Amino acid sequence: MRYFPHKIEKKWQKIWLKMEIYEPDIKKTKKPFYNLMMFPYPSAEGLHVGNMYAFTGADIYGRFMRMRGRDVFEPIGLDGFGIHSENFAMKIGRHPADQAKISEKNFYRQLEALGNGFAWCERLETYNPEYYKWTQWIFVQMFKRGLAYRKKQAVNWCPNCKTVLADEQVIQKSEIRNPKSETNSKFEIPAGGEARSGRQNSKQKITIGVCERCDTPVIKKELEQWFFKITDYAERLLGNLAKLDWSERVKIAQKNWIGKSEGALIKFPISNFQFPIKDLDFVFIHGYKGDSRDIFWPWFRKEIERRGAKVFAPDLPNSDAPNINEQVQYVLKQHSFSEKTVIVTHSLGGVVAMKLLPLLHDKIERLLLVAPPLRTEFLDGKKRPALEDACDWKFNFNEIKKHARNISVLADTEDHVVSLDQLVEIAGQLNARLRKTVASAPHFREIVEPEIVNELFPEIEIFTTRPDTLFGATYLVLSPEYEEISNFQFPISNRGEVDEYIKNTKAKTEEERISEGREKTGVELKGIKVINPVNGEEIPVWVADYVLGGVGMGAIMAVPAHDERDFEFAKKHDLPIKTVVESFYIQKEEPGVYRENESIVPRDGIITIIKHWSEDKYIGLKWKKVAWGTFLTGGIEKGQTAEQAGVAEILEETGYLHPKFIRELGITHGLFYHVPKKENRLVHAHILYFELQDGARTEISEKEQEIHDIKWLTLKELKSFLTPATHTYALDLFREGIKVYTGGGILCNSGEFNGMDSEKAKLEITKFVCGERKIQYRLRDWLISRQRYWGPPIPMIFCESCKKSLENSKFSKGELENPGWTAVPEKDLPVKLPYVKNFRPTGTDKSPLATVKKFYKVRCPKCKSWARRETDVSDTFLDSAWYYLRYPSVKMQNSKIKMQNENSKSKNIEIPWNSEITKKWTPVNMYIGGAEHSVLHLLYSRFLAMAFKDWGLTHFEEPFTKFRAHGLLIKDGTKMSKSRGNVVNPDEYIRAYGADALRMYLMFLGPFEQGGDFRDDGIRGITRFLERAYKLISNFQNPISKQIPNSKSQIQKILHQTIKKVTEDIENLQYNTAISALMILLNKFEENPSAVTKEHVSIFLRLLAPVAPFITEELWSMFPTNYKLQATSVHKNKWPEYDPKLIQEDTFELVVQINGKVRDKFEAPIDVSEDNATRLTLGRERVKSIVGTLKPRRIIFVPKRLINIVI
RNA sequence: GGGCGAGUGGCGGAAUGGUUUACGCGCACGACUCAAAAUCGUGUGGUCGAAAGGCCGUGUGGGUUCGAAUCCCACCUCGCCCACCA
Repeated sequence: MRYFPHKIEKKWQKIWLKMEIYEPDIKKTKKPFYNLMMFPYPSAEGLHVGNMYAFTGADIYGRFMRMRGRDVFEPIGLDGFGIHSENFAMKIGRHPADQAKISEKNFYRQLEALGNGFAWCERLETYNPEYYKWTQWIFVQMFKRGLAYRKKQAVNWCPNCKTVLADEQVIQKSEIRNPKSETNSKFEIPAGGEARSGRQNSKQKITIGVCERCDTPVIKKELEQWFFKITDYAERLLGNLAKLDWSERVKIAQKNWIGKSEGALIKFPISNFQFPIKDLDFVFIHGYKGDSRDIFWPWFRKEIERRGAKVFAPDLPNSDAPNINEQVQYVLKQHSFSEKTVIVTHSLGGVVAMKLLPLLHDKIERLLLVAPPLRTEFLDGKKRPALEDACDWKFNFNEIKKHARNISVLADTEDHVVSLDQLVEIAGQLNARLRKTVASAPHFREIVEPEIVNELFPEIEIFTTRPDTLFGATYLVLSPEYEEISNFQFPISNRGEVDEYIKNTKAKTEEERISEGREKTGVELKGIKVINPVNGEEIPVWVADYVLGGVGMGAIMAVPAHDERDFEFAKKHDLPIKTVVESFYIQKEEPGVYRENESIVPRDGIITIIKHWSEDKYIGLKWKKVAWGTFLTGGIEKGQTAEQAGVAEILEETGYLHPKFIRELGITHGLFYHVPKKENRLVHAHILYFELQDGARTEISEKEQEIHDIKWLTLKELKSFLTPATHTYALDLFREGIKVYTGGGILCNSGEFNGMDSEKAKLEITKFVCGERKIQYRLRDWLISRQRYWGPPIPMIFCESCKKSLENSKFSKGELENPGWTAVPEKDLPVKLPYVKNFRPTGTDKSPLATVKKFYKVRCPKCKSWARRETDVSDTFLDSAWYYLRYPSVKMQNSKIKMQNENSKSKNIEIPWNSEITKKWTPVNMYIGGAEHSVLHLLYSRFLAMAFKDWGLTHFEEPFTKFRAHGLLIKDGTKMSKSRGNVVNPDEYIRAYGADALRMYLMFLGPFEQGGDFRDDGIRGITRFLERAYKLISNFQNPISKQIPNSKSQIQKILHQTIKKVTEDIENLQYNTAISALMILLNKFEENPSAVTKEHVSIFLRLLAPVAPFITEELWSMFPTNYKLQATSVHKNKWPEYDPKLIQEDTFELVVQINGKVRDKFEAPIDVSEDNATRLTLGRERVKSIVGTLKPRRIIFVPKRLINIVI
């Protein structure tokens, strides 16, 4: 009989579907196994062979588990929403909704043809309103619990796709360009650097960010959008990783993406006055019914005096029934005002100050008005007649302005006396900076009001992972996005230049910004300085785009000596570089490993690099009593300089007479065990460089000669010659001229912290400057909004009138944090995506839905006034972040559970799945998918799973117990992808060879987790295999009675070895070697077909069944019925087990090695003893002829493998 | 620049301290055929040799070991992911 794959495959597809053999009993199962694969997005012409590769690999595992007795659930669906699908629809000029229906049919047809054991009854499509209703429901829950919020952010904008892209949808592309100029600074050409000259390429490799779909360079645009607070879960997402049985590379990728770093927040006070604080003269003016010992005044006085300045704080006359003029005169009489005066007022004191200033001769330094009134109207409605008569309440703002260099107004947004309007008006009139804040007590009546000090002495807070280098911070850098730059009324003297710089960087496209080759541009904020809190030094502040707004505090302390970026910047802008950490190595490799239990002897010393007088060679010392290779070393005696010590050591240990000192390269510390001297040494070593003038030399003492030999070595030779880490460091310093030491070590130039280990100093210095230890994550919040059409509308409504009446306390957390926004009530879901003819991106900041009035004009669900619906749709990743939860419940009734709602009342609400079923089937047992989703899809799914658990919706917080990433399919040397146009459609291959052949071929290409190289040849080999198997088995006539298998026959042994191999390989997803084992077995069958029994065939078919489901099912069905089978379908049968006894061999081929080379082999009993093996081996002619009369020096015998004779 | 991974015949790959190249493709020769395809059989790392057999051989250089594709160090090349993360 001939093998016709199509007939067979069509036939079984139908039968399987009818018999529902891949539909587990969802409700009753006792041994559930959820075998999930990433569902495809039906974007292009159809499924491609890359999808099939993934599905086949996952299906084999599922089929294997089914045969091992599990009820396997292997669902499939379509991730049909999203930009991929929309773009494809656009390309072919069809509406996405119409295209979806066409794609759906095509995809399901193709998926059926693959031969996967899909549970067809539980399909789902993300664009189906029944599904996205629940995607929207999840959004609503996120919002109510404060996990969804709106924020304005500069986002990636693709000018071609006309939409916002998430960071991860922007691909960095390399390009080779000619640099505009010689930008590479050439400081510190290392003395030995000639060897590496010519390394600077004339061309420079740069990268630009492009859209992942259309390759257009991405630009930045500011939009207000929805975000999910995934950062709240950063620690859990990171911590749980250790528990997961996932591909290691995926775990590492997630770890890096979350990017935890530990450091400190440190405040740098700004000294923004013309005069040092101690020269200033402060005047406090209290308010109505107050005095200088009232409320915050005493505390405030201490704060000022602590900073060294003088304070004048009069108690104003008649505070209870004030006459402002009288008070002004009183103050004027008591105090003389100058350009160094700073006036701080509270409440009515502000009126006194405003009346007082026009009377002065001089201009004062600063006026700070804390909550000053402008009129006698008060928020609490109380009448204060005494105040109405206190003065005329008319102010000459121009005169006030003229008499103060700097004016600011401090407002409490929760003030219940003075209204904000008045403060706004004052600030406006005075052209003053208005700072709104929340006071400790309303109207700043608490005894401690830190905002006042903050306003007077503003600080810049930075995040650093290296607080140990604080002494080396020689300037601060703010990101261009740093808000305070524009808000501050700092006396920035070059404000125009600064604003210009900020404007330019913000306007720059990503392309422009990077094409400048990472050159460190920036502008100093002239006129202000900050104080380094660790040593009181004033350092400058810069704004530069190498500091990113979204990272940390958007501000850094720059330590050019120990950070490469800061170093580049400092060099370019001529800023000081101060070394504060010296390298430190603890010897960890023998010889000379530091011995913890022995005492440590500190020593000052030198490491001396000595160059030959004519050749490019250097002195290395080969030690005689210990396996050391070093440079010349020695101690520094009292009164000696390092240089002198060097000269002396050179003479003493080498005898060379004319060394010339070139320079000192640096300092390093080493802790090691000095083997000859038998003690731990802690050396503080100067690294010196000498060149010999000539070869003139005297004899050296015998004692010295006994210690070591002198060797002349090239730099390359030195690299492998030197043993101690400190000396290797010295060599690197010499060769590379390490400019910036970024490692840890021992502190120097750091005052009282000198000599401290940098790890310890991180804590100590943070404590010393009252910094806050802080953990920082690289992970950003999840940007949900897409200004597109083809996605689930975000179920939110914005209402102006609700925004105004926020405080009425009936609002959820999300509503309070996002004024005016409210969620569409659950009962109104889904918000259906309307059929919009013109679905193309508008090219504005808005989704096409924003043009559909019928869609966006709605009544507010809270107050019923007219409101506006959100018109953006959500990210596709949200659709796919929870689909695994929906599959098992597709045909089930959703559960209603008690959930706390926004008012923390419990009520029964419907959730998107059936709880009982979910408990049974989730988390997913095995998940297989592409490594390209290592980070985003998997991280988002984990995030939602954690949130669901927290809300009491599910019982697990990790959705995928086991995850394996498959490799990539390569075609023509590059990965198979639509954009490269090298995709292969499986249809034509299935037509030509059958699905079984294609499945098997794909799996045979290489290890499943590593991917494979797809080429047309090669599939022939698989076809041959299937045809041979078909021929052999379909012609199989062996009557069962006659064949009582010889239990120890050769074929029996190979059969059981194959069972073992295939079982283990499938467990490990190593399908390629499983297939090869089956090929070997078939070859054996063919060698002696008459020895093949039904049992053999039955096992062979079951082993092959997961890989080639159709042909095995067909052959199984052809089997003579008198042979009892457990079930009608091979796929429902039991997986064979091997008999360990049958695998055992009686003999083995003993390999004979002589000196490690194979010289002979012979058959020996499996349990041959070493003595016997030796005797047998030495008795062999071949061995005798080589060994001759020599006595073997050593014999190594490895049981069951080999014997090695060493002569 | 950082992280991860890989480098073995003409090709895909196998072997994770013990016979390098399993299995498959390709190629060569042979059988069948008038012939071809298909199929079946034999052979197939390089080199020297008539042969027996020798030597070389897992990116390069070093090391550990009786023995290294495999472990360690340095370097080179390629792939994937990330990238001014303070």
